[in-house]
Amino acid sequence: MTETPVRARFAPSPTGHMHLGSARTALYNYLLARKTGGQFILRIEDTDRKRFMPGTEQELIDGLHWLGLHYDEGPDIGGLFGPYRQTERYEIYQEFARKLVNLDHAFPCFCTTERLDRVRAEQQTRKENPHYDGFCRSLAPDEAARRIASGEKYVIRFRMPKEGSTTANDLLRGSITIENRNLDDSVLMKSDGWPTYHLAAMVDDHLMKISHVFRGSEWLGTFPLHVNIIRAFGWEEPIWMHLSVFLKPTGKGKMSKRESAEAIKDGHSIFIKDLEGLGFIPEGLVNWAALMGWGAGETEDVLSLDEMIEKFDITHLTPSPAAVNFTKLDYFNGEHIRRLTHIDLAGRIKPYFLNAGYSVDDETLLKIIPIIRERLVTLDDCLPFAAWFFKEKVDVNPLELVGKNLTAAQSADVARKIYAILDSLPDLSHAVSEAPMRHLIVDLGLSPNQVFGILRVAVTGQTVSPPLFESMEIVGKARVIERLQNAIGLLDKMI
RNA sequence: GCCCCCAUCGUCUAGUGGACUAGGACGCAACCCUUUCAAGGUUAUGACCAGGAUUCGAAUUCCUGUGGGGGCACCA
Repeated sequence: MTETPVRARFAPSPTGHMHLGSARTALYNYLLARKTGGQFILRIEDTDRKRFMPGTEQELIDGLHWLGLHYDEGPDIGGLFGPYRQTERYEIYQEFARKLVNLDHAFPCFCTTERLDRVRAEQQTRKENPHYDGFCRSLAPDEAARRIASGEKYVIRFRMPKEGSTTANDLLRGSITIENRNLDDSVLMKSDGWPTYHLAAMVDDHLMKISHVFRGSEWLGTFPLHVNIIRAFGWEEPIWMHLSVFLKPTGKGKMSKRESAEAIKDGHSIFIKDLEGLGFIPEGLVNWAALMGWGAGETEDVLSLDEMIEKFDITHLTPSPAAVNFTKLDYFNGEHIRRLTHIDLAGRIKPYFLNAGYSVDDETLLKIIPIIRERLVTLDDCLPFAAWFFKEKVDVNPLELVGKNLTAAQSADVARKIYAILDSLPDLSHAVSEAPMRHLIVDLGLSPNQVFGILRVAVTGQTVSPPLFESMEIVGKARVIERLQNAIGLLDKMI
């Protein structure tokens, strides 16, 4: 590792639930910081009081920790460059806004929203691009000062150069050049005194010594503005990387709330919190998200966070939009579930049994793990496969008790023979029970499917279950015998 | 309408002018294994958006078109 340590930041605004896109941006920031031995910083961009949603900052923090993306500096843990919540940095933005005005790179604007709306509407009818018309751009400084002193409401706008062009450089996309006449005198400070993103983020990135910025491609349009602001201050620019948005699974159109509602019907979502509840584990989720937009090479696709840190390379990031593929999330989740230790997996699935109302003894839980782990795609799959282990009595559908291509009478006969054999055994460990049962199959001239099918339904109450012999060993002879008796009774009633 | 970005199998991607008969992963299909369901193994199907240009040679560079995406707020 020869790179210089990177300071990277994840700077969400607490206005909604944390989603896939934010998670990936956070992840790349984290990966880069860890890879270079630098710092990963969480900054809360909460200057928009109107869109603020209580609780979402905590959700963001919880989500980051759940994903395993622990930060070095942040609002709840502090750091050398705090505070890390923009609403706690009010004076800082005031100072830098003033500075830009003094440098004549910004100016106070007294236009009302009514006037601005009217100007925009007129421009629209004239088929012009909507933009600020420069009404207050050349106001004399002393007149501006007088109006401010008299209490008039105003905003501070950036004085965008009228001539020439601006070239900004993005690591993934190369240089992007825009004619300055297409750029606007954007508002840097709102009339309520709070800064807009344009000012706040640039100031904070500078003050917090951010060296690399990952952000969504929605910022590409204002990218030249930001570069101009930084240059107006005379600061050094960070390295910019604009990540693309996620598209619908079909690849047509971007992932939206509508699609997310569709996704949740088959057990998926783009919201991190939902995904956690749906039984996805952070290891799988992170692996999946990482590979949408990053080519990890031709080696192994299933990666742990540490392996990703090792392999991460910003020169292998892709600028093109990626369609989300939930089927692949399932795959990664299953793979990572199988990589968990038995103890770890047990701890993660236990809550699902508990929440479903079962009382769980840890000894049984641990025994179940080896026989269900390769069957789990999501953690909640443990229920259909193994909930019956914790039931006193299983519900049996008599129709399912009838063996394939057999009558109820034949099935009852088979069940009785199974019963006789199992009952005679000292215990039902896999080692002692399998051989006699195999013999029975041969003696009866039936298929394993037919015989084991009857036994499976009798013991588990379901047609799909973990392997039978292992399962019987876990539930024990007493219960198997009891359930077999019950099954024989049910079959007899059908004759 | 204007500005900007993007473009390789169905999807995520490898590819940085000759090693490309375009590689890998997911999915799909077949087979093997098998007591159900999985997992695992083997094999198969499958792509350089179109048209021009540069070059001895283009998936790779440049133009144009097309398609997709983002932006044009006192939101981030």
